[in-house]
Amino acid sequence: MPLKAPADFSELNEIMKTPRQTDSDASHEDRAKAIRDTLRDAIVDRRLSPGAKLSEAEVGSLYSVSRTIARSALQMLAFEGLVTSERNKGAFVSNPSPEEARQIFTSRRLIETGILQSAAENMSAEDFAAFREQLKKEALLKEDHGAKARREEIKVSGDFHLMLAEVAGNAILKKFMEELIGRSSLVIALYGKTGTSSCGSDDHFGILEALEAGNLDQATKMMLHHINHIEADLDLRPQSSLSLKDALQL
Amino acid sequence: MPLKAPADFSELNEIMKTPRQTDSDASHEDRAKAIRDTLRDAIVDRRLSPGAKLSEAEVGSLYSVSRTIARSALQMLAFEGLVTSERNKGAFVSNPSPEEARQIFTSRRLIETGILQSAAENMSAEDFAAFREQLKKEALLKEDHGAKARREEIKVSGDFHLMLAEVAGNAILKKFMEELIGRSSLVIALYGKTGTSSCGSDDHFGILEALEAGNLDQATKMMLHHINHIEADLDLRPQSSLSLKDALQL
DNA sequence: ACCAATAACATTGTATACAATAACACATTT
DNA sequence: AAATGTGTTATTGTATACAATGTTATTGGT
Repeated sequence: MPLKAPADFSELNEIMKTPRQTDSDASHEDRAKAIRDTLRDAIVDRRLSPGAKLSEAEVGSLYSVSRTIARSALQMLAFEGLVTSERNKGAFVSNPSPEEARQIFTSRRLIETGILQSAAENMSAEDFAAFREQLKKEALLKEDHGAKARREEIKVSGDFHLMLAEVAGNAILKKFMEELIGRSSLVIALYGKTGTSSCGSDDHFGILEALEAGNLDQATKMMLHHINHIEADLDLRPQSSLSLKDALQL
Repeated sequence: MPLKAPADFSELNEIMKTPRQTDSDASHEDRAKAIRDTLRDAIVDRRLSPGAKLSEAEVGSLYSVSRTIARSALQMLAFEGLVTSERNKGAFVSNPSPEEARQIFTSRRLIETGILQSAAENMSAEDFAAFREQLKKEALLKEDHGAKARREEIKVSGDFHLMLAEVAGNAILKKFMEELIGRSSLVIALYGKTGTSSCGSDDHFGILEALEAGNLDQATKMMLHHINHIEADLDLRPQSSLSLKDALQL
């Protein structure tokens, strides 16, 4: 069903079927941002597969806005690396190379180490409570084996890392992390080997525990191990079927 | 000719006086990007001071493009943090807070450490030669005490850090560094205390030397010291004259 | 003279029209 | 039949028109 049809019925139409978030009040603040957010969710959830074309007219008509707005939303996603736009050709969901995937995780190892350090200094009791709450959510999704739950799982497990960035209190690093998490999700969706969660909540739990015990070194070690684990779960060999897939992307 | 200014003579017009780069061939590739680049240079050079208004119509008329293009260029700069745009108000050259400045340097300490590590692994003989060339350029600018040279100096000393990012071979970290360098230049222009160069090429030379000697630890130590030195040269106390300046920004 | 309400203006937000480019199909030629 | 050229169509690039919003000036009242 989510398979993209050949001629006229684009994969993009599928996302209309998903419930749209608060459309009434928040949207008028910046409609392009709202559209960007929905599209990003769709990309990260793999409802839009890499290589899928995002035509300005189609995006616009799906959200009942002009091409101007759609174009703006696509431009934002291009800045984040989730969308690749080619002049006079259009915008496509990015199809990151294995090399790019490795760079993403290298960057994460570096930045998340720093974030962890700052976060450790700032974590309050309420923060720890919020994290425990979050881990519960992860655990629930892990038990559910539905396809929808799996997609949610990727996003929610990213939230753990984003929460750390939030607590760290550095807006710039947080912004970097948001980009990295988005791209990671795309890469995981692309190259993920196992069906099992690539971002074990066990790892998250261990990191949290180490933080709570005040053992930053241990937390850092576990974080690095965790990221390595995610990366190791990818199949980054020179893809074969992908080039084929790319050929019929349009 | 492209001047449309009737009443007030905005600061923005000044940038027309600076020679525009290759307009004939590269520009048609993406005009918005070309405009973004010139504006970024102007901001980083402090030819456009923080708080200055960048009206879409004015930018457009200065470059003889429609507001559509001007708007796109401004949006890009907003993503980089050099411009702050407020809905229904317009775009302004960012006026980063002292707290934001600290976060920028914290981020740099983290990311440049990682970049240095990767760069050390990749540095070739040609790379070292290129760096030495670059340091010569820095030294020349240091001797020249003109106002123009000082502005160039900020940009060129940033190039050293960007070259390291380039050699490191991680496109994502490089992109992050580009943003950080741009924001640093803005912050330095804003809060710089001394008239003397805030980014001593002596520091750069030391780092290069340590790299050439294969002493990564030493290079890292010097890099951190270097960044600390830049930050220490700022006056990040709660600004007083700035709020006044902000008041008459428009 | 001061304040409030309102009108005039300027600027941004959005939609749409037109131009430029690329993709495709078909026809013509060899 | 293959290849190349041409015309058609679809999509993006850009400019502009109009709507919505914010700002400022003016006018009326106290």
